[in-house]
Amino acid sequence: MTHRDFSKERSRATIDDVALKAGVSTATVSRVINNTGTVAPKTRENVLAAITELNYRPQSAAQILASKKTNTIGLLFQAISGEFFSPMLRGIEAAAQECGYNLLIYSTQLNQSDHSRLAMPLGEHNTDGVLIFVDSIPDQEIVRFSEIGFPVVLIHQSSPQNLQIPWVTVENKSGARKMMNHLIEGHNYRRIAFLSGSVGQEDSHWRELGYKESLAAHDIPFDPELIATGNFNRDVAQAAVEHWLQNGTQFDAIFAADDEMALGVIAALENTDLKIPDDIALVGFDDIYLARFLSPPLTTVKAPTEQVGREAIRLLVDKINGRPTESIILLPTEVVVRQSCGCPLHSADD
Amino acid sequence: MTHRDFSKERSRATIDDVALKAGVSTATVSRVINNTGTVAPKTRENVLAAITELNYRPQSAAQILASKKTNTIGLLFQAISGEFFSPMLRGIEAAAQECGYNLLIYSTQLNQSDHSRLAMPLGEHNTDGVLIFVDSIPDQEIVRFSEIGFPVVLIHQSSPQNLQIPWVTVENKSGARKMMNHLIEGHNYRRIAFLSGSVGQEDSHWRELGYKESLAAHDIPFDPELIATGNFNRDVAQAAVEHWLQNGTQFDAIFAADDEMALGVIAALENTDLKIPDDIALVGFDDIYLARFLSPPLTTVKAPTEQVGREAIRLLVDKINGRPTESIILLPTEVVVRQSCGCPLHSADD
DNA sequence: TGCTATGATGTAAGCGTTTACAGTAAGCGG
DNA sequence: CCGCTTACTGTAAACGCTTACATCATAGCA
Repeated sequence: MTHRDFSKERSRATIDDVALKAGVSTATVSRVINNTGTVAPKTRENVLAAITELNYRPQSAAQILASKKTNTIGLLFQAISGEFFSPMLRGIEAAAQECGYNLLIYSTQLNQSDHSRLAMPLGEHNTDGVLIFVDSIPDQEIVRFSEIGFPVVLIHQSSPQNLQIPWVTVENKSGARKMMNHLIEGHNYRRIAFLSGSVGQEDSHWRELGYKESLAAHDIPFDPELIATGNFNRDVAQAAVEHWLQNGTQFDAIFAADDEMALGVIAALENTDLKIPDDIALVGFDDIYLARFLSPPLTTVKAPTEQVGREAIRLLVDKINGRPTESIILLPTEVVVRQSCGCPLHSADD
Repeated sequence: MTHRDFSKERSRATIDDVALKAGVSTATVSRVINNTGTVAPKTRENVLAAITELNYRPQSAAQILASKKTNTIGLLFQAISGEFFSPMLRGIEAAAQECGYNLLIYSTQLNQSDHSRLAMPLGEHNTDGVLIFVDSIPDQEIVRFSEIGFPVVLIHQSSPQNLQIPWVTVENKSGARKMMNHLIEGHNYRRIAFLSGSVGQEDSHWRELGYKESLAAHDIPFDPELIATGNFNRDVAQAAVEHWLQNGTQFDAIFAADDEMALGVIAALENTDLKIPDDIALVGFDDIYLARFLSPPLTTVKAPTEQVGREAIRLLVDKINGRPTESIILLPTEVVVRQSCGCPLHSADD
């Protein structure tokens, strides 16, 4: 309500002001700022004093324009899907910072419409490289990045068109298989339903494959009735389970391809007399933060989500600096046994 | 492993290339890019064609340097604390995007050491304004921003030194009081323990005040024994509750000043015979995502966290554009009754 | 017909850095 | 004392845009 004055004051100090005050040339000021070249201790001191006194801070845009390095990494993702995204972002942010990069983030969910070239929010024009989370932009854009030799690392998604773009993800298949082994060998469940993620999604694909492989390894025939698509979505998963229940489909356990869907399973079962794990066992994938707080606590496959973020940054920074990089990083997953699978509270079983 | 070629290829197309190819001047190209000035339809078409053909994209740094607008908003925070931060960031990101701004994020947690001027990662040198989440940078830096007239909006924190910096938070006191009213009037609890957040933290302060006010309004004497500091931290809260239990402190209910601490309470009680809510009622504050999934589902004060983010951006954008802004925005909170307070499953009680 | 708005476009001066290159003084071996 | 290296510093040309200003038709109008 008060009247404000946004008159931008006297424009801010520039490198020239500092040079003038310190009695040196701008080149020297630049040298002390960037620790490049050589500058006499006494001179450096003067420059530093001038900088402090003028409260000078180099203008990023000018630095970028002159040096051709943005020192910024972009992160493209579809949406901040609460539970899964947090640890990932934490890893990315921390690693980027450690490597001396700024982090520009952009969600592609809202802005589907504008596919014009000029609209691409993150790219070679404002970053040194980008991290692309699965399904956030059309393959065509990824291809373009690749064509112009712009550093890119994919997360939870492989390179389209065999483009040699490095990517990082987790051991989906073996994780799923280990979980199935636990269910089958540890609990002797035979009819295990599988709630898959999105069709065409790689994580989903490999997890499903792990499910099937374990089935085969234990001579349990695969029953198509026992698999449904939950779209990595709680509500869809809930509906799928309710559908099974209506149909009278029988099963001992449900393996949700991610924890979010496990939540949907819980919701579906809440309206019935079926108890977890006594009537139906339930397991998930990811080990999101809330998994341990569910009741019963959710047995799930732990994915090192934060680590995925860190590794992705590491790869990207290597690429930016022209170093050779691994073409793929597969982070290990492990089964975290809690009680929703039917294990007793203090079981050390695995 | 393969040998890569990072030879940056031919440097990317510039506005001059586009101008040349379209047979116009760079000024005209700039006009069509920015939709400024007037340009004949036919000319625009040619320019657009040239842009597409050359796969041209304006270089942000050059635009910023020339126009003196970064079109970027900075977000400073201490840490990505899983549960609370997600919805907030979602609101901020979405609103920033809607307003046409990029979002640069920076966590101050890691980088405590370097307080030199040049180190400040986000500021007038690379953004048009910043959002500062509570406790992320020293007051002195906030003061500096204010002194140079740089647009800032504070989140969950009021302006230091009465600096007239706009801020946005939620109705902490009335939320806490409403919750207390529910506990006292709805359940007739009299001995209600309070787990406060960090000392000196404003949210914590107001919530505690709401607690006390409600006590007073109901003629219940305030018992210092019934208040402990949980530091907005799960483990600290757990320890505090365990301490109470050891001491033989008696209470009907525990009001945790945030849901995270409520988790600690649950953990502390898990090792005892005390059941929630039969032996001890439990309520929290924030309504984080997992609150409803706890067992029993957590009764809590819902804070419109995502909305806080949106409003903060709105304010900041207004400031950036020199418009007058509210000096404070207090978003309403409401009690979400679930079962941890002792209410039956389908109670419509409030 | 001559004058003046008006629309369309071009010219060129910045914007604030970095950095290749040049220059200077001091130190040192012969 | 000479020439050569070394340490330090300055000069000035980019970097790729935006934009104030100038220019030039063209059309409307009296």
